[in-house]
Amino acid sequence: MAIQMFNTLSGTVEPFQTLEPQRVKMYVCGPTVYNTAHIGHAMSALVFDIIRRYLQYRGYQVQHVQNFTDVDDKIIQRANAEGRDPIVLAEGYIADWHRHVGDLNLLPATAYPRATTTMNEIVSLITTLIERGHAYEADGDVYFRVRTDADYGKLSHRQVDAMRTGARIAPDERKDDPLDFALWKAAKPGEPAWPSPWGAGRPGWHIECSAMIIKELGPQIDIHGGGNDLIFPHHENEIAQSESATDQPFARYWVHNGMLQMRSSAGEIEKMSKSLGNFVTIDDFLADHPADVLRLMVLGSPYRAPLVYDAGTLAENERKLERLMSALRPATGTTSSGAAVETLAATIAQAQRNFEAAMDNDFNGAGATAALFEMVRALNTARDAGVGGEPFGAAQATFRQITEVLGLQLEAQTSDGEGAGPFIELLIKTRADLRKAKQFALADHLRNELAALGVILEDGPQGTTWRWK
RNA sequence: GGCGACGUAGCCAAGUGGUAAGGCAGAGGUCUGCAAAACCUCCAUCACGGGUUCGAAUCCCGUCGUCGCCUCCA
Repeated sequence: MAIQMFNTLSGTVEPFQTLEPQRVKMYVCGPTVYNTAHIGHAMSALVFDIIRRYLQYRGYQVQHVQNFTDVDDKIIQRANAEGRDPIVLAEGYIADWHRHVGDLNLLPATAYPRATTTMNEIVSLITTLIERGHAYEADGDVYFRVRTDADYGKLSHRQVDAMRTGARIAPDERKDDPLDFALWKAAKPGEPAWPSPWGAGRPGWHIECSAMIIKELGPQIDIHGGGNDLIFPHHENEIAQSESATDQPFARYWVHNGMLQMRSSAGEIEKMSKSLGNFVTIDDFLADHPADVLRLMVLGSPYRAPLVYDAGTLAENERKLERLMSALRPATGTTSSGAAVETLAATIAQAQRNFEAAMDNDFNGAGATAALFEMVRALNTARDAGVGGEPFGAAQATFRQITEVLGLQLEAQTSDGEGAGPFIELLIKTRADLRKAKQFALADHLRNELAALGVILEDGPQGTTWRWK
């Protein structure tokens, strides 16, 4: 059974078939690096990281390209405001992004092209479009003539003529038609510029992606991804440019994630965005929560639907993470045969099938995590029944494998308490003596004090264990 | 106004014609000196109104509501 994947282009779920057997060419739109990335950007990156990991789990070799838009109006604006060089400014945010990739446990893309390193290809693509009559030069600008593209609007499902009436596009004298969009912008004084047949300037936003894709992956790719706010005009324009230049279908599957939304104190729900100012940066989030919490949030909601970020979802996913971690606690018994062992193995195997069925169904993360929780219960039940040894280890290994496919790390937090272990053990021993002497008030005090320091004590039949909160 | 997505328990959600997965929260229980964790049990008829069908959360029509895009945006 093939993976079922929703395709924005067709508006339906389709069986996934690659251009080449077992190989996937995937391009995901990255951020415009003029500002610190927020968790909405992280959500998008996480969605495609999960998709990539699952494709790899299913045996595909994935070529994953992600761009950086490192020259555009906003970057120039901000650089001017701060009196800095725009290229240097962008460079800083790109470095930040690479750091986030590590912090969020994202698989690094196989290539990270930038607009500024794709100039030759951009210029030659624009040249081709002019030669083929799809673009025209005007005062050093170059525009794409939308009406030369017969099926323009097919991705966003819009009619060219319907768009015109509703358009609030500021009229630009140099455009032949208000729908036309810029491929190349003539440089204004003080702006970074590159040479071109139409004079010094810089590329429009959409053309860079087309050029990078053709350069890095070829004229046809399997998956083109990004946030659903990019469907129009960005991706629509990419299709128009690319297909007008190559006469080949551009991307087979257009995959778009829903937006992360914020619930305001007034209860209003709005898209998280830089322009609205209602965002939480990735760094701020990670200062207070493990990356797994964000990943679980993303997994818990359909990737195409909006995800509301508020204190409730945060707390809920903190708890989910704790529960997942409970499955990784070591065995306490040594039973390696019998009914409990067989039940464990059977439940784990069934849960793995459930996991695959869920992910095959357009990457249903909620279903996939449900399968994970089936495994959690099976492992904890088996542990309580005294199951240990190889069977328990094998079950945990399967659980671990599946969590890794989802990109979850499930690492116990050691925070800044490295080396504290022996001291904590000593306190536990002291507390055990107090308990033996029925000095419960003192024993509880010790436990509370440790809890305040982030150390959780749990008394079990086998003695007391501890972990970082 | 146009295009698109969506509306399942207090909350997040699975489900694509045969009488509702999972998680959080809540209630009760086992264990414990107590607590925590874990485990067990309980907790919905699917926005509303029509229709198709032996049978619908699932298909069709309508209504209401939410969000996104139509302008830079993951």
